[in-house]
Amino acid sequence: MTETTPQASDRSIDTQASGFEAVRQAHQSEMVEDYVELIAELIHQNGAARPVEIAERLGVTQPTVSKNLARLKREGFIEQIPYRSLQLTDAGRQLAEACRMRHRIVVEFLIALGVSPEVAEHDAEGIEHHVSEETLAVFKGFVRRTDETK
Amino acid sequence: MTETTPQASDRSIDTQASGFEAVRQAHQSEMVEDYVELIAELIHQNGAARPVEIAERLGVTQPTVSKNLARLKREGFIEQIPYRSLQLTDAGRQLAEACRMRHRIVVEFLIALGVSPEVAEHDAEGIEHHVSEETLAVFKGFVRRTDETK
DNA sequence: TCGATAAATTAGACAAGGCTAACTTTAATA
DNA sequence: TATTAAAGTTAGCCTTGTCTAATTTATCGA
Ligand SMILES: [Mn+2]
Ligand SMILES: [Mn+2]
Ligand SMILES: [Mn+2]
Ligand SMILES: [Mn+2]
Repeated sequence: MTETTPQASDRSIDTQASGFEAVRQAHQSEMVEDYVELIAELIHQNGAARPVEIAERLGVTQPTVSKNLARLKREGFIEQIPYRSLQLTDAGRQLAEACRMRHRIVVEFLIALGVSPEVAEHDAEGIEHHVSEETLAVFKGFVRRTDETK
Repeated sequence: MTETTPQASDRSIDTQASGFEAVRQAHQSEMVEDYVELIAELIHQNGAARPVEIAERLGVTQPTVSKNLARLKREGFIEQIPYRSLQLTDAGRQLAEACRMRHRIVVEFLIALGVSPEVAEHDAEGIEHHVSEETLAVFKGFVRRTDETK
């Protein structure tokens, strides 16, 4: 009779823990996601993505970008020839596209909801990494419905 | 004429950087916020908040909690007498209450929107830290309107 | 009241993502 | 084409949050 009494709240402890676990997971992919998304954006806007510009857009220093790009390279998302534009691999392009869509949906959702465009863009940068497939689908539906009604 | 040509996108570079900056900021307060919120919840539910239970709820080890509690103590959010329940200071209680409210609003908002309760709780754990005052107000308004219509 | 058990802490390692300072390399231009 | 400015890298430091292993300490039930 020394066992911990399993009660109604037993399951919810694991559920709660898994929520926190998911947040930690999300934070581990966040840097990679933001970088590939930004690289794709720069290539689209400028025809080239250079580390110095990534640093500027993110508000970090060049060495930070240098170090982080090493991870992207190591994980197979980019190819880099020094002093040439960064290139996304197929995997990189694929991830970037998924991130771009998710980002766009979150921003459009917030705007449809009534948040100002600047703040929507601001908040989306963090929120996007914590939105499950289910929630994203709900966001998407809301945007679609709002667009129709308009 | 060596100056960088200031164009329309000049402002938006800073804006974009400030978004990423805000995300980094949010992540710096996140641990403290989750801990005080959880401590308040445990005190409310159990009458006591013990480190071992915090570890369980967060899905981390006891030494991790021990180390993080040192920060909460250092920053004046808790008082701790070993082997007694953790106590929140006034500042701690205040922060915990703000976090609890924000958390509740985010969860209720997602549910009102059509997300399942489990997923709403899951996603809220990360989203809550990236919601500005403006967005939170919009969420709150949406929940209120939904409740009325019901 | 004492001794077993659970709780908590300490020590030490590691990975990630920031930074500054110093150096190398490329590219633009005079 | 030779200089120089800009871009990029390297080295090394810091902080945060995680872990394991080992140790200390308090509590509680026999
Ligand atoms: Mn982001
Ligand atoms: Mn993004
Ligand atoms: Mn949280
Ligand atoms: Mn986050």
